[in-house]
Amino acid sequence: MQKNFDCDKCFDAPEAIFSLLKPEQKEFVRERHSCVFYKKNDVIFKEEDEPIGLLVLCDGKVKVFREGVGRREQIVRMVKPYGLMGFRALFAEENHIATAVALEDAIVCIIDKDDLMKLIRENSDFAIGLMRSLATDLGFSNRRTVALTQKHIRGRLAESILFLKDTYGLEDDESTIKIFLSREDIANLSNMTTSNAIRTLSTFASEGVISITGRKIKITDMKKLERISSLG
Amino acid sequence: MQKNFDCDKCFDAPEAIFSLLKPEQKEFVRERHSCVFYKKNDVIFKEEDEPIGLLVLCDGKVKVFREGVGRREQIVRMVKPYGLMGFRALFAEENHIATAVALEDAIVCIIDKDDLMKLIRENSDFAIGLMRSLATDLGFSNRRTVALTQKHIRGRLAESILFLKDTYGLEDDESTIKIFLSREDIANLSNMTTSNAIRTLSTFASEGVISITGRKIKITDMKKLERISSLG
DNA sequence: GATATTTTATGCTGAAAAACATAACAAGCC
DNA sequence: GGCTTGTTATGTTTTTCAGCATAAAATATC
Repeated sequence: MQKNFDCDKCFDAPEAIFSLLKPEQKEFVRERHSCVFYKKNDVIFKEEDEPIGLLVLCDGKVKVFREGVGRREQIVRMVKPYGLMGFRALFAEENHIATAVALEDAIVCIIDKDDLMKLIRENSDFAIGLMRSLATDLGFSNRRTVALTQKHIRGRLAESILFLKDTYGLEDDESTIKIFLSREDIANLSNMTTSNAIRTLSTFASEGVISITGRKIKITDMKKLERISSLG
Repeated sequence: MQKNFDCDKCFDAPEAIFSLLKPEQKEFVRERHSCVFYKKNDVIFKEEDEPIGLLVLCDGKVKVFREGVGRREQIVRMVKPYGLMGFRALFAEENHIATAVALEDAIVCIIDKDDLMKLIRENSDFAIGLMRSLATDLGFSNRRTVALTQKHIRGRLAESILFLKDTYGLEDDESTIKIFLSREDIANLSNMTTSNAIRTLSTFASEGVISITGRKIKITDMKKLERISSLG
């Protein structure tokens, strides 16, 4: 865990939450923030930890999961660059209820709790931006609850593949998903056992819906994949 | 749907969100709000509706559910007096993704979208209060996702019973849950079929964990119920 | 580059829960 | 009261999926 990496992108990118800050607030954040580098597989925060502030993912990919029955993990969120982490617990005034792990090397920009509250109090647009983020996540979580409980294995897996595509996008070939997950992570995202993730992925491949090369997933029949997902 | 009922409680109760408003803001809300009465089984808002503002439940009980595969409904939230509804979609800038139905006669206090935004911009404590509500709901939803997907039927039903107890409380006898749901609603809350809800409830009764009289559920062995819930 | 470890692949078995069927019972309505 | 409609109850069948076992392949470690 090294300090003071470059996270200029987080201040400049229009999708980033800091774009809502006033110039003098940006300066304040530049001075006060810290920037932390995490290696692949590093834990960023874990269940029961006390929230320290707002974390902005500058670079990399992160999974956020919760451990359930028999320590089995269920991924509740996937974070992409400029995504926010760790502040839900802060506002709910409780400790973290999930664990965040870097899926590849990541740079995270951290704003301390008190500084964050100061920014919110000074700038209602910034506050509304954070509310928007919470509201979007809540919508996602509610949709997910229903999909994971009601859809059958094939539907759940198809939905997860589409979700990964929507979140991380596609390579230049316009079909390869820009994230490489282990079969176990795919299973933990889709609420199934690893065996079933492997089995169902190869069924999809044999049906010509996707093609697999190692951890690389290529969507070869989007229409069919969407049909499988929506039919459940 | 009649207008102008009494919803003074929403302004006076310390648990209500309006307690965070400044005196002149309270006056503003008193003037501008509308108060609507819903009969049992009335739809308050439904999936795909455009959000109109912030809804505060002054009196009654409400279920919020989402329709999934084959129109099967999954209850994502239960609202009790002073609970908030309908503003998640507003902040996420999308239409409602769930339907709210009154489980018994209800009084709802409505603040228009623009008025709400004005209050938020003027008062950061109020904004933070709303953030807290979103953050708490998101935590609940994430916990729920994992519980509903990983626990077995008995665990899910036990958890739902405990959840209903925590949300609506107990009668004076300190064991009867203060809400009466149909078996179908209990099933939709616990992610199971109505048959299984009925079957498992009577198993619990025969095991002495609960006792049932019609729709009235009495918890007779709290420890055991908690054990069933946590073991999954 | 040889060995250990993890990940992926696939078959088989049994448990869990959904689906279906039927009936008793209660409630609202003419 | 008698009728319809909705809810609750319980038994039977079928489907889905988890659990387990084993092996091959890929990756990491020394």
